[in-house]
Amino acid sequence: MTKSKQKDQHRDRVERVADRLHSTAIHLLRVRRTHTASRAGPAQLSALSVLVFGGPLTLGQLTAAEQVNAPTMTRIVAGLRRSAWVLIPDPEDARRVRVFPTASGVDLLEQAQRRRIDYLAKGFARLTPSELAVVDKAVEIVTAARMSWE
Amino acid sequence: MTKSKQKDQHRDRVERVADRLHSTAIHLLRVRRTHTASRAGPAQLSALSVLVFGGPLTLGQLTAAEQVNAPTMTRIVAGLRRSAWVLIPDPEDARRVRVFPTASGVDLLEQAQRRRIDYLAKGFARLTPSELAVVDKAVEIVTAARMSWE
DNA sequence: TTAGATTAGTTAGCATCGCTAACAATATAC
DNA sequence: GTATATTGTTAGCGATGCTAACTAATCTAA
Repeated sequence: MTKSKQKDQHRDRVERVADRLHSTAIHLLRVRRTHTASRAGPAQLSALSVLVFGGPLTLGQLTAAEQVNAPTMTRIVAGLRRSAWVLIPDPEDARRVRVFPTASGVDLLEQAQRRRIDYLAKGFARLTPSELAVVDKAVEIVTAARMSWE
Repeated sequence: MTKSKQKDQHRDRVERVADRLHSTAIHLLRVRRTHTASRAGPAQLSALSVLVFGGPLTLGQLTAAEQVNAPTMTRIVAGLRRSAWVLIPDPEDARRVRVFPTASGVDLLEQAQRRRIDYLAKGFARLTPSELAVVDKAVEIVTAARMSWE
């Protein structure tokens, strides 16, 4: 077999895996009830998670982290603020808006994560340790790949 | 080590993997530009995909497949119809609405998939064959797990 | 020091997508 | 032929995404 044919084969496999992975990811996230219960939208929960684990951030940093346009993040944070899940103290540089998670924001996030994890873990409980290890390894590989190309 | 401690350990690992998997899935799907270019929303593309690969379906079947409430699917299909990506012929049972993908609907779907796959595949091209195999295997495991508990 | 450029967010307005509650139309069963 | 069950639709709310246009604050430089 020539080298170029091997290359073609590899590309085909990459595409097949990419397609299946995408489909799986979509269906995994069809867990719409994890956030419905809390009255926080998914974008709010995701932004809150970034805040809780990444310290206080400006709107611009949140926008970058969530890969969203600025007006969208303005509104997401406005919602979080209305519900007192974040607060915005007086700034030094009056252009920058620094967003801090509150204690109740941290609580909310923990509850939402618990529901999510419980849902997934219920299905994974039957996996053997070696199957679990494969999934874990795959997550690592995909995460590393994402990092290197984004 | 006692058996119950082993069980605890396994549960902890399951939860850790579940959490990381969820986070990875979220970030994988931050490919918002795959549908932006086509003027079809993600829910429309997903429903169209079900239609293309699952033959003509009724609104109720689509609703079940997409795990969405009936009014939501009514609106999604109305949008697809406006754009002529599906059509709805006269029914025998006038309660049922049978939805058929059109040729341009199939085209649209193929283009959207191409963009999605290209995006992911670009990042995965650097993976070694054995890494790719791990990811593929993991997708299989997760899919099987989903099937068995949903 | 003040005029202009840069930076950081906001406002306005549109479309999609999720939900619930209430309603209509059709088919079936008695 | 009326009662019931099945299947979708309408109305209306809130969250999330976008672009275009704008304001406010800071920085730069003549």
